This record gives sequence, structure tokens and C-alpha cells, in this order.
Amino acid sequence: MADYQRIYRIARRVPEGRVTTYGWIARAAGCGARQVGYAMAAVKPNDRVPWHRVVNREGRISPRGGGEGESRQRGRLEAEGVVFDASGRIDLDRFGWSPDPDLEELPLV
DNA sequence: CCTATGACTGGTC
DNA sequence: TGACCAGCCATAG
Repeated sequence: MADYQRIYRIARRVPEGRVTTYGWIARAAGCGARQVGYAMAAVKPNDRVPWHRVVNREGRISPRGGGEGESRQRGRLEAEGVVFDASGRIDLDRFGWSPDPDLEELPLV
């Protein structure tokens, strides 16, 4: 459980209108990408984690069990100004954000 | 303690 | 881009 807090903390750093990937958070948190995904799946309302700003490396929303939160996630991102292309992907060169300064993608939209 | 599972990733074809 | 495969590590049972 404690490890999730570390992951959540990184996730909370993601600026509004930007997205990050499981891999980037994983690298910053010092754990595997799957654990980040697992942590996101375990997020509770009280955690105040912008889980919707976390997508996979394709800039696409990872399909999960219900598939319901998927549309909800997309809706929230679009509300923050994130744009999805025709394939339902986000342009990580424009909206991608890395918690690691070394990988910091050129921000700005 | 050990095995199964998973909102993943990176290399190769 | 997409499909396939192997590695990844915390949780659950």
C-alpha cells in the first residue's frame, strides 16, 4: 500500500491539460510500469489523484475491466484542453509531461 | 512462502 | 502502426 502513495504523489505533479505515461511515473517512482497501472486501478476518491492524466505509451487510454471509466477519462482530458486524434490517441509531443527532468518533453501547446 | 494476475514497456518482425 | 514475446514488481489468494 505504501508504495502506491509514492506513485500517487508523482501522478499529482502532472499539470492540468497535460498527460504522462505509466512508464514515466514508474521510472520516477522507482518501480515497474505495471505497478503504476495497478496503483491507478486502486485509486480511491479520497486520494485526489488525477488518474485520468495517465495514459499508456501510445498516448491512448488503457482499456480496463469495465471500459466505463475510459470514456470518463477522455471526457475529463478534453475538458482540460487535451486533444485526441482520429485514432483516439493523444499527441505526447504536445501534451506529454514527464516527472523526470531528464525526459522533460518540450511543453507548450 | 509461492503462484497467478495485471489501467505496462521495450525490442523485434 | 500492429502483433508477438519476455521482463517487470506489488498485491491478492
